[in-house]
Amino acid sequence: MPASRAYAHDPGVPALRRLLALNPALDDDALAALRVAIARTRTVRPHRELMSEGRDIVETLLVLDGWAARVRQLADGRRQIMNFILPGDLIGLCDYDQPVASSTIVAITPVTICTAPDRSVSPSLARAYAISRAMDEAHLMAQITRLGRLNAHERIADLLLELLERLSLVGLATGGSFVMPLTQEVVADALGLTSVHVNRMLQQARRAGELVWSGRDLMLTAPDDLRGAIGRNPVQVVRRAE
Amino acid sequence: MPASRAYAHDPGVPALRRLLALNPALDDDALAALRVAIARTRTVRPHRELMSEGRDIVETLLVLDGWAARVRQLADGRRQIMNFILPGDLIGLCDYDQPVASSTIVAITPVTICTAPDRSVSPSLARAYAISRAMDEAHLMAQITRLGRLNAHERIADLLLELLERLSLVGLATGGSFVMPLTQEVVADALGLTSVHVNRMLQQARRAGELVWSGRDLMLTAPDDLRGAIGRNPVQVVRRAE
DNA sequence: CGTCAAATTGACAAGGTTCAAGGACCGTGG
DNA sequence: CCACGGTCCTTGAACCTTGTCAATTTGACG
Repeated sequence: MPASRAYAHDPGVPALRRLLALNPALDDDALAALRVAIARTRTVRPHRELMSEGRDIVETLLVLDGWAARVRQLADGRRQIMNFILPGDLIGLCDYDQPVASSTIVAITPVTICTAPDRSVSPSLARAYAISRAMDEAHLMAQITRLGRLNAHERIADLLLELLERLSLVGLATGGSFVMPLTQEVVADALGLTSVHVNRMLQQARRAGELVWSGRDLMLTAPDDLRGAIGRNPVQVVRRAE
Repeated sequence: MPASRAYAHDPGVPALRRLLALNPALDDDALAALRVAIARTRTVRPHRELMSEGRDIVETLLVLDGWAARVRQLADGRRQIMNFILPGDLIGLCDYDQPVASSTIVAITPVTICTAPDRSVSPSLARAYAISRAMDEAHLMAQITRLGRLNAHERIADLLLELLERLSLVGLATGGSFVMPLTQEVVADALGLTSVHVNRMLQQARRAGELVWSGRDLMLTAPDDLRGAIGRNPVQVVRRAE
């Protein structure tokens, strides 16, 4: 079983976990619609586009498995990754007719998707979608802060912590470890750095004992310490019950 | 009349222009609700917060006049501006209960606001709001690309072009000129640079004849040329009629 | 005319990039 | 089982963009 498709035998588990985490009050209508949706999957191969800048958005997609990236390519070949898209994430969510995609989304690993149930299926589902969207927005802002005000070491640590937090939410991380399908070059494209510099900083982090990354397995040795060291606080968009 | 409050005598004109631009089909219900809303304004003084990170969002605001910024402050004092908020922009738009603000918004100039009419007033208004939200998101992504892959000169040019485009939409720019209430330090905080470097790059741009910026009046000499030179294409989220 | 914030300047340091080359890893085919 | 090819990772040295520090000038305004 390829490491990047940990749930190929039971697709949709991470996606369901995420939507339930966003709205624990998902009702039966929502769950039933999700089950039906998840029964019809497609798989997109690496480097293929899930959505293309300037093209109409025809449906909302729910990612069941695999990683993708929201990318913008400049005329001279420079490339910027806005954010990563993980299992449970929604693609192309919006509330008006004839939307046009303002960015391109490419698969990094093989990505399994399905058509997301319409929000009208249930108010509880609509709420989960709305919260998902707010979190996406918060992650975009986190990315802006990373690029604007953190140095290379902090950028890397902050991104890895975000990935850990998001994967933990869907049950794809255990402790500080998760499957990391990104190359250093992809990380560089996300962090506004060169792959050479990402490499140097990663080795420094390894020597400092902050992380172990061999093959596709990445472990943050002490996520909480690291979080404290770089002053990160996780994204939050709903009032948590006391 | 202070330059930053060009429409103090007729508040709401830029805001109405923007919403009408986003959805030309705004119906009478929407327009009537907007007129009522715009009749009850408040003004927030510079440096005051319009919304605070971690606090509940109690209502959606519509900006009638003045500039604000969405800001994130780091523990050690570093500051990153996510985006600028201009007349016609909506603050705190979201589709679920008990939202928590994921960023702080501070007034840069005196900012005149009103409570935005509820989306339920009219489907056409809801559509305008949805498009507004999609544009905000696209602007966040533009900011990510700026910070991640553009150099200092390109960042400045790209930001100024975005401001010009947005102000043109609401009728607050004539040709390539608009009132620019930002200090170089604020520009630096938005672009992930230092004010010293922004200053140097601005002078270089002036010497190159790209812009004239004296006092609060800024003019881009040849916006189209500049747009071509840095390879910028404006934000677009709806299919434009052919 | 004095005051304060903002803009400007210079010298120097640092963080990150570029270029170029070598080495490790992995799946494929003979 | 090994050789091959490609992708990714690693390393060094020179270079360049941007940051830092500190001082000076400008401009708005009471």
